[in-house]
Amino acid sequence: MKVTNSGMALFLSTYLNKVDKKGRVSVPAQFRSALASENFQGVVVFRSNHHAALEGFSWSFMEEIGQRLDHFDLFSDLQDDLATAVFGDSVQLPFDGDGRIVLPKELMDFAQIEGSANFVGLGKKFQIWNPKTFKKRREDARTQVKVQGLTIPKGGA
Amino acid sequence: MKVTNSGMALFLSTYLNKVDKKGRVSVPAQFRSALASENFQGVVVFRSNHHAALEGFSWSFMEEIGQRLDHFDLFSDLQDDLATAVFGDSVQLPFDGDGRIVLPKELMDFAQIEGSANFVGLGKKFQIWNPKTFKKRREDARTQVKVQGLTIPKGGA
DNA sequence: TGGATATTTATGGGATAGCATGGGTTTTTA
DNA sequence: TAAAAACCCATGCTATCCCATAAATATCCA
Repeated sequence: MKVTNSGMALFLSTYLNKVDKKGRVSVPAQFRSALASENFQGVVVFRSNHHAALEGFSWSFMEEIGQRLDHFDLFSDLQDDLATAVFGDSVQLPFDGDGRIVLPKELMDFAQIEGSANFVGLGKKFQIWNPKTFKKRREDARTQVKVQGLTIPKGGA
Repeated sequence: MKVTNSGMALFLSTYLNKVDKKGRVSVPAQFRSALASENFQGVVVFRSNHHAALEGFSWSFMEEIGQRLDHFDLFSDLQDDLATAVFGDSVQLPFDGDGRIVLPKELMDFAQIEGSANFVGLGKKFQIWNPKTFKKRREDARTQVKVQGLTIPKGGA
């Protein structure tokens, strides 16, 4: 049955794909179809500030972040730091004909990715992990949510 | 008679359906017709935090959760934990032409589902259980309600 | 009203198309 | 001109589609 999503891209689920010796990885088909309506057919990737992992965005969400940053003083240290960490460090990775991207070597080293990688949907963004590292990370997140009783705030309405 | 519902999906009753060796299960027709007005014809499923069972939602409810998460700082630990545990752990399961979904193996293992499964309507969401496990769960829930009902003090306030 | 006929569901199996993956070939660029 | 990047094709696997059957439900008409 046909799947057509309206609204902005929403990344869901966790996928495990192989990384070949050229550094190529298939972006999960579900992620790609979430990006179908984008102008730029590909993703934007940069280093996570919190984990040994990579952050992935759509181009248009990147633009949205830019607008959020505009709310800071243009020449403030904070704006500068954020912009440097996010924009200065990010790469634009187009899909090849088969829906793959090529991960730059520096980024693979940073995230300790070698033969395979986990694509983790986090709503508007996603992350790319070394599978072994992510296993721990996932357990942490689950216990955090469970133990701390974190809940999603009730909506208005 | 065919029943068409306006407004949000409401899931009621308990159904017992078979799971074939491909992992396919029919979603109860009543549940499907509650989802008739959805853009995405299918459900979103993830692991329950409290039971050995699966939680099911409509896609639009998932989008609602996404919007609530937007209220957090994009790179905060809280946002990260919640998104990892909620979005990273969920799967989008479209109906096939006959109203079935395919349960991923990991989720079946988690909920110990094998040859058949209970679909339990809980209002805005539903759950999928191993029938044997659910039998106990239902008895527990009933006695809880009964005991608590007996011990809740009269009046007050 | 009751019984016969049509629809909707649930379920199983086989056919098919899409996806992930690997290798090779051309094109770019350093 | 060598190395790397983009492009193209081949393959196996699995998810998706399509059809067949049976049971349950609804509909129709005498």
